[in-house]
Amino acid sequence: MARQNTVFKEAYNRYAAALRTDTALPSEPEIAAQLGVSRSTARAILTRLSEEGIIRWNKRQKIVLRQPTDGDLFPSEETDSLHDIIERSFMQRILSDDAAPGMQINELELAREIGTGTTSVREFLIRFSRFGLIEKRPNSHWTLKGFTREFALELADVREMFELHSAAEFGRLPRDNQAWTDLAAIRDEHHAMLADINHRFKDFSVLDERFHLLIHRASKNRFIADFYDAIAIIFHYHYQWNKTAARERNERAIHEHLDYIAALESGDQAAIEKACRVHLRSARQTLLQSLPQNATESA
Amino acid sequence: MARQNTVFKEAYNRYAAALRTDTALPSEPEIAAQLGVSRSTARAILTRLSEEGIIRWNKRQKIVLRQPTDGDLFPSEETDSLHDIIERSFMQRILSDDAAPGMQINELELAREIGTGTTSVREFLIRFSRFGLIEKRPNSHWTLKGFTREFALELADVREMFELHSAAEFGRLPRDNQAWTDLAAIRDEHHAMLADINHRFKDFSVLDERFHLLIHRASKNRFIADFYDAIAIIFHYHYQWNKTAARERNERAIHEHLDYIAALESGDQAAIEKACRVHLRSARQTLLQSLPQNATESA
DNA sequence: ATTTTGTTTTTTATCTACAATAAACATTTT
DNA sequence: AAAATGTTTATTGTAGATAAAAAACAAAAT
Repeated sequence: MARQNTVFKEAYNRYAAALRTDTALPSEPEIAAQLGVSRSTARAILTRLSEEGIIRWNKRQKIVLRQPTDGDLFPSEETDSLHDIIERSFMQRILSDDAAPGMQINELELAREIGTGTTSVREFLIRFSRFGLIEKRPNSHWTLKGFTREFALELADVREMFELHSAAEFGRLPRDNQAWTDLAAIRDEHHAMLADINHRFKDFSVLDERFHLLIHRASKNRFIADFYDAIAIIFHYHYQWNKTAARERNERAIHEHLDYIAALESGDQAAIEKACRVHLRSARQTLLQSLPQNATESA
Repeated sequence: MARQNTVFKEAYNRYAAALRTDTALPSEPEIAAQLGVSRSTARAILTRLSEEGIIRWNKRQKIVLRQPTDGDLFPSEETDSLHDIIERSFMQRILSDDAAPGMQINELELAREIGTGTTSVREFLIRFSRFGLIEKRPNSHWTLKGFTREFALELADVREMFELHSAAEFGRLPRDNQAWTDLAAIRDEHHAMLADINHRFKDFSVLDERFHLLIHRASKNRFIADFYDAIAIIFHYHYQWNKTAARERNERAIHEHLDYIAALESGDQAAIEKACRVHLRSARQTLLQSLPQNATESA
């Protein structure tokens, strides 16, 4: 097999799920744009919908004959991109307890266990290496550096430098910038979450990511943006496996965010820096406390 | 061809060039360690040296029979690693004047022109993407973002944050740390270069890189170190093609470095920050002035 | 007993091939 | 003429194969 048609299957599911009986569908280029795929893929979707009797398709005429059922959709295992599969599998592996820092990583073995070719694993590892969790010795193996205390501290240091910079930039944005509207919306979501914290504290990490991403966008700096992407991915997996005291931790973070947002809205640079530092200090603590007990650096 | 034996050839050249007639060679593991290759490769080198009549090899006995001549060595084209070949070729291409921002990058075309397979080009591009000069649209082509004014400014911002942090850390190093000895040596090299500036100003960039690398190492932060690696590579190629006013520029930089070094040695954090800022400001200016005239951002 | 050499096995680096997807070109419809 | 559809071509994503290089294992020498 040269390549899985996951783009097609995923887009097919997405499009089929949104169909309503007796409606007419737009032109091919428009469908392609809606789904974010090429027209070739859009046509493949229409072809299959037609074959399955879900639509009647004749040139410009595309009528939905019936609502697709769950059985019409592709199973979810077939719609994940290979990259995502490898990422999930790999993150699970290196954040599990038996992944000791200093461990060797074998490309072929990884590929076999995930059920994929070596090329994809190799490319994944190269991309992943920028997160600083693995390292390669040329012509030899990758080494797991691990989610250690040192890693957390280095990450936190850079994060603090970047976020202080971004927050200051945010404070300088003209008042008519879209970011202020977005910030107000995020502020309201914080209040809403706080009002129902016992049920909704698990949703905080998504909101947290959106909030910090908004701040970092203000810096208009690709290096800062890339770094935050990396952080978001690492945290996404890390906090899936470390849910200690999530409610208390998240509630406190929400309050800090609200103070931070208020400072941003005030436009007072000193207040912004202060609120930002307060939040970053406690975020650093949270990160350090979430580390596994055996997270000591290898020699 | 699955793989070129450039590791072997390069190490062979390195080892052969250092041989002296009538000396005895050490054990295989020792040779391997000296050259930084595996024992398998070291043995391949000994085998070839023996076949060429350069040494007599019998188990532990390895006697140099004659000094190898230039003709015994592999030509330099055969000793460059594929990665280096691709890097050079690619950098030359994107820093040349006809590389317009927004341009598409075609993997197959690049591979053909360089005379290599697509996999290696792909992996290079993935690795290179962390420098922020290119960007990929999934399932589609890479785009050249280009060495633009925006790029230079974003790079300079991050560089300043990191260097201020590293310089402060450097100032806090205990006085018996090896870094202080290294710094003194670099200081002396600056004086030596200054004394003969008219002939040696071209060597400055190497010294510059070593100086900043030393500073950044003090931060003991992998993200800062990685970022500086990226900067060093970019500057290495960039300043090869932009030699405007190199003598004046470098002479001024040397003086700034000396002030900066004196501040570090004083241990006075305020003085360190001041000298660091002065140098960073002028480094930023140098970078901006070195940009090609047409370096305007694409929409 | 440790180091060195001899031999075999494992793993990486790289090429080639091919399906999926995107993109380009040609024709038709409004 | 502009937009949509029909058709062809180009490019990417991934698997599989193989030589180079590293690593492991075995035997011999100090």
